[in-house]
Amino acid sequence: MNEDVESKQAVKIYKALGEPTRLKVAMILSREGEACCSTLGTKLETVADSTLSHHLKQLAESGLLDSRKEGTFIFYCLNREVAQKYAPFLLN
Amino acid sequence: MNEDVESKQAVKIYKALGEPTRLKVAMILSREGEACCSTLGTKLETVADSTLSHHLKQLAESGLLDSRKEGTFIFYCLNREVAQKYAPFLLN
DNA sequence: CCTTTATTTCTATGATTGTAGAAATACGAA
DNA sequence: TTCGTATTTCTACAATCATAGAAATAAAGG
Repeated sequence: MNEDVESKQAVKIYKALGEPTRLKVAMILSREGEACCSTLGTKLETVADSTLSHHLKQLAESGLLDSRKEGTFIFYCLNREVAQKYAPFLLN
Repeated sequence: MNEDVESKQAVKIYKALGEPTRLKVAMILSREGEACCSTLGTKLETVADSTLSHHLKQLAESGLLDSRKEGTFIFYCLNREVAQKYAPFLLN
């Protein structure tokens, strides 16, 4: 990957992680492997579903999260390769 | 460092890096070791001195930059220990 | 002292962002 | 098909942020 593309992705990822709720989501997914929006919602009591959905979208669009659909549920998990490269702090 | 303090610092650092100008500054400092505000200014032509000063302040407050004063100049450099922990991407 | 240079602080403004309610969509089950 | 649950999109608003001009501060050299 060329340096310019790489640093654009880095900006997206760091912007995504530079917000308390989204960092918390990333840390939960790091620990628990996989979770859906509603499960995450119960762990982050103060945030509305639509807000959480919005945050998950940003995290996914940055490339930091992968997702998998199962019925009405969407399970999100950390992309460990991307995390390793840009934010290994998440993998502790 | 306890996990809560750690993640608060992580938010600060990632917020600092999640902006194109600041990421560029961090990358320049990573390559060049040390630079002062005016030197950085010439490398980032589009940004005003006061804006750059503001960005440097945020990077320094996150813990990602150290600084050293020499006359009227202030030299900034990357704190490699912090970068290693939170954003090793910068050290490539 | 005064001048110049480097940097920061103050202030204001336009743009972006986090937030959540309401409506819409998707999908499985009854 | 109708119902209930999961999630997203739409919409709006308040808060935060990037930006830069102008004034202020700091320091070295006349």
